[in-house]
Amino acid sequence: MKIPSQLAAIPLFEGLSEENYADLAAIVLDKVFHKGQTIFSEGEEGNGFYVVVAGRLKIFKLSREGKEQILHIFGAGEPFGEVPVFAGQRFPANAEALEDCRVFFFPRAAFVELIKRNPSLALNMLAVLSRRLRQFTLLIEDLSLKEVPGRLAAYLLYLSHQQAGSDEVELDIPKNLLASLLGTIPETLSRILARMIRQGLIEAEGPRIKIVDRQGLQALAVVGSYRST
Amino acid sequence: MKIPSQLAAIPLFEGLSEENYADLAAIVLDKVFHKGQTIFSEGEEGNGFYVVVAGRLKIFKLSREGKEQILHIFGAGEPFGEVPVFAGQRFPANAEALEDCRVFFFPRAAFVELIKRNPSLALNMLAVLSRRLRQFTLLIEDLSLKEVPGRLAAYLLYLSHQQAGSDEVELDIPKNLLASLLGTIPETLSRILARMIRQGLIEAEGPRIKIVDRQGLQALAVVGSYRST
DNA sequence: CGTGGCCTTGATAAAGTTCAAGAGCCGTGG
DNA sequence: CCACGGCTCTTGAACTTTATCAAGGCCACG
Repeated sequence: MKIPSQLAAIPLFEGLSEENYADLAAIVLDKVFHKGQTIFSEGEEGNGFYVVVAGRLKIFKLSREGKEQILHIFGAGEPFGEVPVFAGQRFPANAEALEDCRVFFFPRAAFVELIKRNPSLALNMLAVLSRRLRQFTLLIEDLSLKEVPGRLAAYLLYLSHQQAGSDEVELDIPKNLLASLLGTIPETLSRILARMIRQGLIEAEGPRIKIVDRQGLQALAVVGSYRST
Repeated sequence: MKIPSQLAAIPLFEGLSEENYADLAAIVLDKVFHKGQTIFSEGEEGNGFYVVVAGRLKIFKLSREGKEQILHIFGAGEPFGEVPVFAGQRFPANAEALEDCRVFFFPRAAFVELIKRNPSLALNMLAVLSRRLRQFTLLIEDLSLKEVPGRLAAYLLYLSHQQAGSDEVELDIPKNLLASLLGTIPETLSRILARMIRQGLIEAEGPRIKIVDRQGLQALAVVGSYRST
């Protein structure tokens, strides 16, 4: 597929002129990463940022003992790795492909030039970073102020919201990744799912989860918003 | 003091022209908050953002049961409350004056106009948000991947770094606030300080803490960086 | 002086992690 | 085509960390 038409599908580039797309197309690099491959690592110099074209990837931190905390899971259309472009030069976290991925890479200098000449691009990028700050405040709130059942309840309600409010939701990531996203470990997640089933809050078979007592989940989550933007 | 000269002292506005300062001065509102006063609350609509002129304040989240997690403590020159300007309209957290504060308030619409006409202002703001994202990744790492002694060790080393690398550091906030900043409670902080003293890592009297075994602290913190920008 | 905030310490309880074991599933290669 | 190895997921028991509840000390400020 032609690159300019793919660029137009990226929300970050909404509202740009034809000329701008041409400029972007001129600087973009098309890259492919296979499942499990590292895209970048914490501490590395970042000379540009990325946008996911296809596939999914995780942005995560690692502790010395090997425990992982996922910060984001990104899919098509979402930009990532922007922080070093505007501050500090180095990636604050790691990125790894969860599936085979295609990404666009935009080199820093050319992109900054484009921003300078293009207020609406600047505002779009400010909106992206602001949304991300908002998401992080929710994650911090989860980690510091809620217990694991509350985080899980919030996540399930969020999934339901995403999937048209249906009571039958399907986990789109394996449970060990979900554990890492919620700031816990697979054993704990497993136990808490079992408990929720015992308490009649949900039913589950494999990745399919049915919300039985929505009120009960909401009471655990305190509020239904889960990293909603 | 004249407003334009104060504007020039704000890093966010570095590199602007005289004319820009005049524009900013035309839209700015000068506000005062007394110690303990709420500046804004989570969920409120934000029609602009702020810059601290004098005094300090905290940005924080509250759990249903009243536990508090501090996200930032800001002092003179630091902008805050920008998220709603660029995304989502509503404040993601609360702000409260820790001391009597003077702040500048910049209404959203006028400020966005200014950004559109001013690429370097846009880039400065992008840098501010990017730095904040980086700080949040460190806070998330602390909360999720480190235990309280590790967070405290990192904080002490960070303080030492701030205070010219001296081995004698002085806490610039009361210990109950420090507990909330580290994602714990005063009792736990107190116990861990006592333990560190027993282990010969530090000495302490009141807010004055002497780093005795820097290596030992570094081993706990894994790395000396604490929310370093 | 006395009251309230801040800080510390102890006893207890809760939540989560670690370690260990085992079940189920799938793809690869013999 | 089947067996093996690897991976995910679950469950149990012991242990660690942290929070909670309660009490007491200290200091500053009214």
